[in-house]
Amino acid sequence: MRTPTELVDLYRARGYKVTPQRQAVFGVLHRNEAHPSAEAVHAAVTQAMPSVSLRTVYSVLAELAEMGEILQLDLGTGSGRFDPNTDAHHHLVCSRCGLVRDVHVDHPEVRPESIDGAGFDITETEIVFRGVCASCRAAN
Amino acid sequence: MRTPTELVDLYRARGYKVTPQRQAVFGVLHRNEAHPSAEAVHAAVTQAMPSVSLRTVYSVLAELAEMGEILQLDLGTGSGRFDPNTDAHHHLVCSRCGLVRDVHVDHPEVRPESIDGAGFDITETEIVFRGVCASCRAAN
DNA sequence: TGCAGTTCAACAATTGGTGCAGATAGGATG
DNA sequence: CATCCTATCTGCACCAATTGTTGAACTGCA
Repeated sequence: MRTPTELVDLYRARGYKVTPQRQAVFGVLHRNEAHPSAEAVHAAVTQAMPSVSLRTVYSVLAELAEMGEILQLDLGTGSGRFDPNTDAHHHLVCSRCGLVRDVHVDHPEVRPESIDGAGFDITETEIVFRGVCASCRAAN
Repeated sequence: MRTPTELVDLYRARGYKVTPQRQAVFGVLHRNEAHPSAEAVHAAVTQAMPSVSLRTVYSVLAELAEMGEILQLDLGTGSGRFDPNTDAHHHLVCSRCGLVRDVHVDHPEVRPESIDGAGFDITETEIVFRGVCASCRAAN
């Protein structure tokens, strides 16, 4: 994801209005490695601007995802997660608390064995490592 | 997943009753490679036994998953998918129609690059290939 | 045969997310 | 700087998938 400043320019260039709500979401996502859910983004946004509705947060996240500035992930944690890191990478997911961490993989060029993929046109490859994070293990 | 016959024995051994509803679900899942949702299983079950409730199908699927006979997958298709193939394998998902196919991978031993996994205790590795299936591509 | 485990039906509740209508406020224009 | 149009925001109703409940009707199986 670009910096909030760049996003402001991008929005103006697209004819989108630069509202304080949008900027607040930009700020929360900037350099955010927590892979927050919409609820989590909303919680963070309302710290500084209590009036922002969850509905608006969903809207801004959807527009950023559509613009390719963030990724929307479904990691089986029950809710969508948003990732401002759009570079090729994979994820480590704690099956207990839902913590998500970016990881890189040794052989990124994983491919289905038999390309008898029956005409499947593969556009993305997602690898999810599941396990229990250090703090959950310690907490047990 | 074991065969319906073996499941019958297993159920009895566990003290669970072997009801026609349970057997109907066994039958639908046996050698089923469609990765059906609960709704889909229910639709198939009610073909032969119209009175079976969706609630009961959810219950039987949950007990089979708990017993390790089937896997419950969350592939981002909006609903849980059930897979009677419990061997190590991965999935190909059509992002248009939700079709799921099992696939095997060349280098199954994918590992996070830096084991700085920060104490993460990895128990599973899932790879999901997303794309568009042949029929969806043809249908466009 | 009888009891305990199952199922059904008809809900209500939950969770994550979306649709909608009216109120609000960017920001281009004069 | 004031005005106005329309994009945006908000709050609320609603949806879809799934689970919980309750009570009555069944029905495996010991």
